[in-house]
Amino acid sequence: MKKRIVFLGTPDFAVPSLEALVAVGEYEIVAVVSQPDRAKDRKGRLLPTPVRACAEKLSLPLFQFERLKKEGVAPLRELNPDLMITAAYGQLLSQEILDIAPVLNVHASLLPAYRGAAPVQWAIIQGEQISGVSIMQTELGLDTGAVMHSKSVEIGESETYGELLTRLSVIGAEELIVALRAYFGGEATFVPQDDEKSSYFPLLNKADAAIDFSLPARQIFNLVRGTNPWPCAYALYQDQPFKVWRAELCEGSGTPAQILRADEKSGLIVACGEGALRLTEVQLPGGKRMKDTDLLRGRKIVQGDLRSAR
RNA sequence: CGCGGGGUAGAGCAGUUGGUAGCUCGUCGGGCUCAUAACCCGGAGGUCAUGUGGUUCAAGUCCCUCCCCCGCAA
Repeated sequence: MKKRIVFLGTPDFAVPSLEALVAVGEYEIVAVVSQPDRAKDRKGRLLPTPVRACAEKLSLPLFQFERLKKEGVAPLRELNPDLMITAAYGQLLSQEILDIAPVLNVHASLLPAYRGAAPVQWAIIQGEQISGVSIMQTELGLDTGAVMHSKSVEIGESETYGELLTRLSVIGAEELIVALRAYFGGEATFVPQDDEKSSYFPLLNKADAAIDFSLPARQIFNLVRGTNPWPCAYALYQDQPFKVWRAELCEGSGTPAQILRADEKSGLIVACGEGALRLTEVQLPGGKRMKDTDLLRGRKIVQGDLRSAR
């Protein structure tokens, strides 16, 4: 008899886990729960959540509760699952939900570090060199449950949030399967988190991505990586948002935001509080992302054009 | 019908109050040089996104149509 599993997830990060659960063929996915569609395209039309799209592709029963705590209790209980799995679902569970069946969570950090909704972004912004995924117990507290399995992953020198997240989503799926076999095999051991060593980071917002050139180049470099592809670090160019998709550390010094070089050979190099940064891939409002050297072919950038966004 | 910017040579941009297009880079040829992402000379390359559209003596430049891209907001 296959174990009955309810899967709760919403964004791209959760998709590989759902696909893996189906692919191994050892479990019966009795329901997929996703947040209601909220993302809109430029014309305001709703777009399906990635998990919803995946569930439909795999012909799995789908629920999109506005409030899981209220509407979800009865339907899920009725399914009589053996286990529920959350992966970046986006809503907190209530005790009523937790009582339906044991719940495991896939989290993109090495808990207890980086609890919260944006662990990957913040790990990069903070300059971490190691990240990972944790398979743990979902409980009322946010990412506080006992950990049963984890895997550490090295963060690449210039790896971006998007790139790392994609990697971790796949690794998370692999580790989830490993963890489930142990769990159903009765070999799982849950280790409580050491709250003393825990750290929590909130959801990233637009303001967090504002570049402050008075900070060390290294920090700005990490900010650029950690906010790519969203919300994308930005400075101001002639008082308009100036997105910086990619940058690299380089030699040089000067007063913050001073333009050290701006030619087609060297690229666009800006002085930071400490060291300098070359803004290798940028974007102006209304324009596409382009290399700094391409930008400089059509536009001149003089002292004062570029400023911190905060 | 959420607000707004843009679609002009391979790339990035200009094109003033409308008069059939320029700049930088790249590219091709030649020259100079021990040499060069250097420099000099010359050339190619655009039906100015779409419309057998409207206004006009005349439209890249004004109006309308339509497709696409992007910023903001969500």
